[in-house]
Amino acid sequence: MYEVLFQRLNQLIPLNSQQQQELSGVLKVVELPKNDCLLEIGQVSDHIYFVLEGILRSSYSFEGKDVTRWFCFPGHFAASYFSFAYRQSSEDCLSSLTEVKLLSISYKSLQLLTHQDNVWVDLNKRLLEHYYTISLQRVASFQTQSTVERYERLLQEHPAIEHEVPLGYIASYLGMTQETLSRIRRRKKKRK
Amino acid sequence: MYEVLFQRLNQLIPLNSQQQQELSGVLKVVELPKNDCLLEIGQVSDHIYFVLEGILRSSYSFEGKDVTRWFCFPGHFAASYFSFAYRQSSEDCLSSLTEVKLLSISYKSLQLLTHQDNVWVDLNKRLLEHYYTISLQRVASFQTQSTVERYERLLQEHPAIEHEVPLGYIASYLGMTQETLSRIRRRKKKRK
DNA sequence: GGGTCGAATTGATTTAAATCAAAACACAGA
DNA sequence: TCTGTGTTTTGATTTAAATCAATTCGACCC
Repeated sequence: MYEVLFQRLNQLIPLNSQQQQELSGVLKVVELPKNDCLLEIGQVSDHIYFVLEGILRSSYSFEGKDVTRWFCFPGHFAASYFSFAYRQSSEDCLSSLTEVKLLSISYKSLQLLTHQDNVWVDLNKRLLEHYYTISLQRVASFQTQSTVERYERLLQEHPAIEHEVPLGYIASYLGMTQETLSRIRRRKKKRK
Repeated sequence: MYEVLFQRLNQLIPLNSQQQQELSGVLKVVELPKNDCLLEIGQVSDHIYFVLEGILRSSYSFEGKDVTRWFCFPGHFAASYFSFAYRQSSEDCLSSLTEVKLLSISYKSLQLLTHQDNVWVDLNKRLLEHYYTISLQRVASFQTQSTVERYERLLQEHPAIEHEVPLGYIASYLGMTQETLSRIRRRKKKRK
C-alpha cells in the first residue's frame, strides 16, 4: 500500500527501513468521493496528503473569481504549505476532482517524527525545493510560451487532464479564458 | 556595514550575537562596476550575495532569447540556488545592472557554518520558503492580471526600476514585448 | 422520453498585444 | 561638435485573446 509513497520519497531522500516503519505508523489511508473538500479557505491545514489515485485541485480566490493554483495527480504531494507549516489560515482551498485515494499525515505526527529524526527535516527541504523548481518553471512558461504551447506542455505532462478535469479549471490554471481553451482544443482536433 | 544584512536576517530567524559574529567572519564585501558578470550560464555558483547597493539581474536563455528571471534590489539575496546548493552548472546568468556593493559568502564557508550550528540550516529553509512564496505570487499575477496591472504592481514594489533598468529587461521579466511596455508607459504619462 | 442544469462550444465583435519597420533619442568616444 | 551604437519610441498592420451572447451537449432525474 505504501510502496508508491516510499518509491517517491526515496527519489528525494534515502530512507532506511526503520524510518519507513516510523512513517508508516502514522500514515492514514483516506478515500473520498468526487468533489469533496479537504480544506477550505480560512481553515488551518492539518494534513499533508499523498495522492495514490485520483486528482486533487487547489484554488484561490481573486476578485471573486476562483483560480486554479495547481492540480495534484497520483504520486504528488498535496498541501497548503504555509498553512500547514506555520499554522496560519489557508488562502487556498483543496478538493477532489475525482474519487480519490490518499495517504495523509497529521501535523502532530509529523512534529513528533521531526523531533526524533532529522531526516524528516531534510525531506521537508527537498520537497520545498522540488515545488519551488516547479513554480519557477511555471513562471518561465508564462514569460516565454503562448497559450497553445502552455496547454500542449500540460497535456504532455498529464495527458489524463484532458478528459478528467473540467475545462474551466484548466483554463484558469493556464491563465486564459475557457473560451480560448475550447478553441485551442478544436483547432487541435482539426489538425489531426 | 553588516547591519542591514542582520536586520534582514533577523526578520527571517533570530540570531544571537555569537551567530552574527560567526557569519561576519566569513563575509566578504564585493564592489563591482555596472554590467559586470557574477555568474555565467554553465558555471557552478560558488557564492550567495546580499545586495547592499545597486541592482542585480538574473537571466536565462530560451530559444536564443535572453529572459529576465528576476531583479535583485538592496536588501535582497541573490543566488542561483540549485547551482549553489547542489554544485550543478547554472542555467542562469547573474550580472550587475548598476554599480553594486554586495556581501558575499562562499559555499565552503557556509558548509562550515552549517556543520557547527543548525540555525544556518533553518535559515536556508526560511529563505527557500520566502522565495517560493514570491514565485507563487508571480504565477498568480500571470494568471489573474493584465500586462498593465503587472507593471503597475512591479512599480509599486520597486519604483526605482523605472529609471534604472533597461526597458527590454523589464518587459521580458513581465512576459511582454518591449514595444508593449513602452506604450504602457506612454499611456501612463498621458493620464497624468 | 421529456425536462433541467451546468459545462462546453460556437459565433460575432471588441480589445489587447505581437510583429515589422522606421524614426527619435541618449550618450560615449573621436 | 559630429558620429556611431544601442535603446526607446512611434506607427501601421496582423494576430491572438477577451468579451458577450447564444446554442449545443451531456448527464441525471423524474
